[in-house]
Amino acid sequence: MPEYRKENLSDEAFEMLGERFRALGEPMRLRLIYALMDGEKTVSELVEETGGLQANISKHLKLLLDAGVVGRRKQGLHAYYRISDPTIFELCDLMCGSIQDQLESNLGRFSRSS
Amino acid sequence: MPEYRKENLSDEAFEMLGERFRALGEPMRLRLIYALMDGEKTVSELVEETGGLQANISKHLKLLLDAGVVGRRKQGLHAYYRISDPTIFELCDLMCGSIQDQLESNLGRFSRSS
DNA sequence: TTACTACATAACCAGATAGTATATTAGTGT
DNA sequence: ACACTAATATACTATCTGGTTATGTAGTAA
Repeated sequence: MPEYRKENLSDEAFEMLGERFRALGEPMRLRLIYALMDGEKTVSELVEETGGLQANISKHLKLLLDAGVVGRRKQGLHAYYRISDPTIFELCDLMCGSIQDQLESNLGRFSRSS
Repeated sequence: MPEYRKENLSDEAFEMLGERFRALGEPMRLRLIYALMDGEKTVSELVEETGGLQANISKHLKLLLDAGVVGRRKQGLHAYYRISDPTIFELCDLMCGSIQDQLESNLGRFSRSS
């Protein structure tokens, strides 16, 4: 007997969940999210902070934008990106914890502490 | 001023996090996880429940196994798979909630209720 | 042994995706 | 207006990945 209950999930729900998780399934995108934990930043700032190429960073940011993970505003020449879904922090922290528990190695954490 | 603190994360940590999230970034794999919420099941049972082809299911199960999401035991002709990392439930539930909040549409949930 | 069942692996193809090169857009100065 | 530069986005390409078919392997039973 299961110790939890399941509700039915639609095909669409599985697709959407998959898209969201897939958006987080890339080291460079995780770096971007990590960099954005300080708050809103421009593409150039993110390029510098992550060490990636500008075109690549822009592409990953677009994917994150489409997935609803980040938001964007434009002002003059700059595009400012920010994390639009705070759940991301909890997701990353949970996942870090899970990995740590399994490996007992010190990875550090994506975490809010305030 | 940020409202959270960051610790440094290594390249390896970003890679591992990415691999874990990527494992969840596929609708069929989410279906398998969902099916395994009832408890341990054989490949055949999972094939029937998800409606996928056996070879494809086996492939996804191997990926989930390698990613540390599920466990496996063999008995006679059957291979029994189970969720080995309970954090998965929380991750999926958080993600479902996040999607619901953003879309205000009814997706149902991956959730533990007991 | 032979036959059958359950599962895994290999080979292939089509579509997706990460990274790089190129283009576009917006501002500045003349 | 025009050229020039800075900031960002899009197009191209090689690789990766999911799905499928075919084949292999191991346990079971006659």
